[in-house]
Amino acid sequence: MTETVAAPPEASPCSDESAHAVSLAVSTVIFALRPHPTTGESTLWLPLVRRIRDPYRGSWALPGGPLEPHEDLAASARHTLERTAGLTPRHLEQLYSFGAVDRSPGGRVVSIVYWALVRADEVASAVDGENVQWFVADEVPQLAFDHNDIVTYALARLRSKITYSPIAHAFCADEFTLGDLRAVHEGVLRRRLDPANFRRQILAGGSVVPTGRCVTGTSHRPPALYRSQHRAPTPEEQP
Amino acid sequence: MTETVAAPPEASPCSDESAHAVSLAVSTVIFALRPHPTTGESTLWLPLVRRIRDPYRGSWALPGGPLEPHEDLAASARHTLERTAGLTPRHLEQLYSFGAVDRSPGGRVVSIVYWALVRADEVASAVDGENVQWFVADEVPQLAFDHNDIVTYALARLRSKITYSPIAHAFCADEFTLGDLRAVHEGVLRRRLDPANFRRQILAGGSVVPTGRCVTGTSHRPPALYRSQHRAPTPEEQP
DNA sequence: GGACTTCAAGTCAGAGTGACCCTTAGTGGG
DNA sequence: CCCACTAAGGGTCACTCTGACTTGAAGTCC
Repeated sequence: MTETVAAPPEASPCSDESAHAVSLAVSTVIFALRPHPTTGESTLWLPLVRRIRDPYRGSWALPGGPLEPHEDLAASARHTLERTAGLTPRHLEQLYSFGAVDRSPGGRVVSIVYWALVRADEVASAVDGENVQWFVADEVPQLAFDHNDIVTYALARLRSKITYSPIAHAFCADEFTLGDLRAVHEGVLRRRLDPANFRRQILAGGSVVPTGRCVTGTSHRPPALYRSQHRAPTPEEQP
Repeated sequence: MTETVAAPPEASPCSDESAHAVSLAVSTVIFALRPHPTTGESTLWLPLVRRIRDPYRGSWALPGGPLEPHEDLAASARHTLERTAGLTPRHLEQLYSFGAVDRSPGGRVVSIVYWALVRADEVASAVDGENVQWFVADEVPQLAFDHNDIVTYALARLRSKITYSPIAHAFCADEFTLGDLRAVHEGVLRRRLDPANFRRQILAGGSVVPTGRCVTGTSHRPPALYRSQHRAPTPEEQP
């Protein structure tokens, strides 16, 4: 059962014994863009679930669950997303695995964490109830386990990756203007971007293709519509 | 035991049941620099262990073992390194977690994989025996499980990260010349680098500090010695 | 002493970026 | 109907970074 066994002495204990002690969970940090409740500016939100059992009963925590034997890691994250937000992710990526011995009082738990991007308008409001609630990503309360660290790490990864990878498209509709895309970047990075420079960079990157159509009735000059260019990501962009 | 439980119905099965089915292993891709057997140029090597049981009995595989309940993930990787190469890593970092359902015939195994950098001259030759053998990283044979994919991924990560992070220092002694450091980069990237440009970039990066001393008896102009500058890594450099 | 090697420092053209300006094309108000 | 306003779209300019290249410095070896 042990997958890889080094030659030396104690290298091959019966892994069935230890399997009892370490359990495996898959959690997911789900990001969506919505207006900030006070400033109104587009900001990152994420859903949290209230724990209904010890430890940390009553605390908010990242959605997730134990890994089922029949499902892949990403599939598990996808199922969590389905339960929590009622939709399928536009972007799903493994973040990191957290396995400190003392991270879960009462039992050894290793969490493989994914992060996902979803479109806010697709979120089924039905799931937003007593035990599932959306929070501004930078203003989450005290969470169970080491989940605050995980959220911080996921935020850093997202903000880093959006600068060199076209993941922002995941927040946009099929067709979008460069203004839409820039609003996504600004919401994620919490910083205004120069429209002209942003345009230049995006067009040079080749991740978008013009559809030839424009948006009409915009109270100003009609912006051109673009579509995401589905190209194979370069190895450097992986992470 | 389930760490995070979403509200809905089937979200909380007894995790003790599933704990039997999924076992957790930690494997490590260990890199060292040594001369290539034919070309003589400095190249990446890694140790593999021969499997002594099914599945894949007799095949070469990444060193690793089951996660012990009392040890952290990185500690487990460190122990593997100790067993396999007989030393402590200069650099150790989590690579990725692999958990496809069918990746291990005969039982569901999730592998959390780390990668490490060690100095070749520190490797105890004692461990290089019947069941542990070093291979040129780009010329590994057919491996057990999905370990070829893992090696490829680890190589890509190392080659990508060395360009923006001072991890190359891990391959160097406490004091080193810029020529030494450049040789490390060239060995990893399998490409000649312009000495002058390399010098300029490294010095601009601020990751090294001059010791004031020089190497003597070098058959040419004596190069200055530098020391690694231990600075806190920026968040961008983390993943 | 001259050939040879690497270290060290500088030059130069091209690409990319941030800051800024200006024109364009629409809406809406007086 | 004209003008203010807004955002799109296009361009300039200075600065930085990079790759390619040149030159001088400081040793050893023959």
